[in-house]
Amino acid sequence: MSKRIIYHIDCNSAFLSWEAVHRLQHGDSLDLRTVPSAIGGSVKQRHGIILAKSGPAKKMGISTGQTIFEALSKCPNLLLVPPDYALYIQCSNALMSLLQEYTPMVERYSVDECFMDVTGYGMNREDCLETAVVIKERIRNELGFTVNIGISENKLLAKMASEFEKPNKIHTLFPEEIPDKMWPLPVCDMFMVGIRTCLKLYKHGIITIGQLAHTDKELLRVYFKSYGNVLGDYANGIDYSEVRTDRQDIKGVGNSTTTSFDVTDYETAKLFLLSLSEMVGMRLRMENQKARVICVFLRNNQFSAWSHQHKIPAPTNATNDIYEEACRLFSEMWKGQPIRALGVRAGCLSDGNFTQLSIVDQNKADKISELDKSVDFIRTKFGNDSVKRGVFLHSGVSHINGGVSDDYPMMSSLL
DNA sequence: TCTGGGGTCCTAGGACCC
DNA sequence: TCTGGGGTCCTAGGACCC
Repeated sequence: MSKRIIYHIDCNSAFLSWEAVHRLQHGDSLDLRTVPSAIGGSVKQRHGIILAKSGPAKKMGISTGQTIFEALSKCPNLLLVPPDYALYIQCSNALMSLLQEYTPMVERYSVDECFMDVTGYGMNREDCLETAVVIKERIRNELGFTVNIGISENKLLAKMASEFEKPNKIHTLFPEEIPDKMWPLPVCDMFMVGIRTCLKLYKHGIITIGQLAHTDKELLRVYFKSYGNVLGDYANGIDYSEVRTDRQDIKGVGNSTTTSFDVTDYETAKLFLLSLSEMVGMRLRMENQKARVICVFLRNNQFSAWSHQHKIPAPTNATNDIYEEACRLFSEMWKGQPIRALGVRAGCLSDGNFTQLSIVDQNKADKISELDKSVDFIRTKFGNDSVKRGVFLHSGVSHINGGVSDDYPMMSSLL
């Protein structure tokens, strides 16, 4: 196989940069990137974590995922801005369009990351560096934000390269550069090594990526089962995954929410389950998918989490079916603890046109399906709030819970 | 004191079937 | 009176990504 050339484009502090650009474009004189600022959810709604931070905020010890409480204790004058996901999708789309001018081989890996395969454009290594500079500068000039670009022969190395010094930098990590540039790094810097794996590796005396790369494969399999193969390969820069341009079939659709107050009664919990089922059902129908597995997730006020799932006899995308199964699963697992978060998820998806019911059930299912479709149509046309179930009136619970518009990009945990 | 929400994949144990 | 073993499905939970 001839050598490939892969770029990984990573937006620097995406949410914050995009918010900053948006504000400047709308006449704001302050550039959020120049002051200690962050994108964060509402503490009152119990969504209080940092989603993105500015450079000056980072210098003051603010990190992504931190609680807002902790962030404010480190930086009391931190300027906090709520997230605007619709804006982020627009920015992500604009980036996508710009990159697609260079090659159709662009994969949106997440809302703020893309891979590009520029193999076959007759570029040598100097050329691909020059092209990356052009792309980076165009993004800065035309879209107003900075990116890091990593360049290598596969996706893994390109992604690792883009993680090097930030922001607004281009790095290469070709295979021959691995010993110098990647092996000295701590093993937790490697893609797919999270906190659990990191601690486990430390326990076995593996501290750097280089040490991991030189650890006996058999031993890694003993420690980590099949995951050991992945770790060994990645540490040695081995990755054969393709840049995917077609959207992969979705495996499941789920929505969850942290409730703004501890839920302690069944009736309120059911309202949340219904509002989540509404969103899951709408999304399934939008994708023309039906699900055979329904899963309910709950987190109590001690932050412990559980889930129960059930395979139902016939695939469905009807809000009511999802809701009823969700309620059944919920009552099966809820022991009365105060609830902090609830989720509903639909899995084991199949084509939405498929049904397998008796004639009598079919007629009933058709009617429910027509009703769901009508509601979807009205909501698409006039907004989600145009049709509400009566049970939500004066309930204090939003009648639809959970987000994600139809084209919100999602990444997989594997390349 | 506080800790989001959207995903994917893997593993282990028990049930069940032949 | 004693009763195997392999394959697959189902479920719960945990790990990882951004």
